[in-house]
Amino acid sequence: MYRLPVPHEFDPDALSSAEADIRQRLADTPVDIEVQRAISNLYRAASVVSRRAEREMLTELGLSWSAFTSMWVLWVWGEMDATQLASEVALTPGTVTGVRKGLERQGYVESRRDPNDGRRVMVRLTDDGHETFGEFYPRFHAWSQNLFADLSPDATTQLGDLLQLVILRPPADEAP
Amino acid sequence: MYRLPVPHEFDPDALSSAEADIRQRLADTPVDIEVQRAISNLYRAASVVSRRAEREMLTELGLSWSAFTSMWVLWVWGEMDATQLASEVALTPGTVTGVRKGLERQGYVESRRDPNDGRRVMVRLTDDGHETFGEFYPRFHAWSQNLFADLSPDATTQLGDLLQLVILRPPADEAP
DNA sequence: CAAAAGTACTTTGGACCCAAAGTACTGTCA
DNA sequence: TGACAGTACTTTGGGTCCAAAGTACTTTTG
Repeated sequence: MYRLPVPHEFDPDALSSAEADIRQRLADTPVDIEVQRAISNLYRAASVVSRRAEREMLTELGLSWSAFTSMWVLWVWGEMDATQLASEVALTPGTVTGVRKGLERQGYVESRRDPNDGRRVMVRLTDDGHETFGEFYPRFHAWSQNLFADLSPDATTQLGDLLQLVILRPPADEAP
Repeated sequence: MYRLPVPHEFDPDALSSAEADIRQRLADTPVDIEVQRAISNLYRAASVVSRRAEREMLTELGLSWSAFTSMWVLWVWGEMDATQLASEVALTPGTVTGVRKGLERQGYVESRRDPNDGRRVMVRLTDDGHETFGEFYPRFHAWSQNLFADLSPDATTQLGDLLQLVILRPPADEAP
């Protein structure tokens, strides 16, 4: 039976030789290697985080990465409407409907219409959801500390800052 | 008819007030805000890049983000086997099979068995794929320059470096 | 106040992608 | 050489997610 060495990860050597190779091949081409390396690494890093989290922690809780981050946001912030939640977890409103229903089926989340505005759906953790997340949280905390163990506190802060500049960059058609 | 203001993006104000809010609520909780902010921003930034690229450029080419990055890798590096390609674009081998077949249907990619090792499938761009990508490339280049316009060259390099530290971090069970 | 425009969410249809199992080929070792 | 382990890819089944269209409610406007 075939099994990947550890589900699917990257080969560090390939990454390094890849970079040397790109730099050499495109040395005199009008290509901004650094920007493209940042984009490439951005996508890979996000894959590492969400897939590794699912494999190593979330599958046994029965949560997808999106369901987990939704609970995380609700745990930290408390009740909010579906649109706010969608913005926080970087999902479309339609996807949030599905994630929310799943979490409601699991008993971790409950929702109600906003009495002052019948269009809005307010979402929050149930007592069970709050308790379950609180018990699980230290494990996630340790896991994320380990993931960032090669970055100093300053470097971690700076990574957050740099990513924020990308997130907040307006689309080209809105840019000045 | 309902339409999102611009398909699905983030609200900058929400992001900023979010941070202030988290910092305040968890000021005296054993939570590494910076690590968690980095993780959160990492996922959001990756979403911004891939979804915005698909909406603003790739849909009209008929390419998904994964198909596009596969062509990009093959354009820069030349022929490689399916496993290497999977590692480069952060996909599982099974997914690469599907992406490759799609690109072959579109005539952008061709593949053949390695004559020296019948298990391996070597993949490369067709002439048409090379030409099409080369014509499209300047637009992608400008697009990515704009996306990183708020980062200095040094900051961009540093972002690439910091992300690489996350990518290369071994899973917890292999860590020393 | 009724029509129209806008907002918030839900549904639908399809693309994408992973994990696991399956197939085919290669290397090892008795 | 012939099992057996290992490698490289493919298939399968199912979950996730988006875009677009649809529904329900609210605000604006004439």
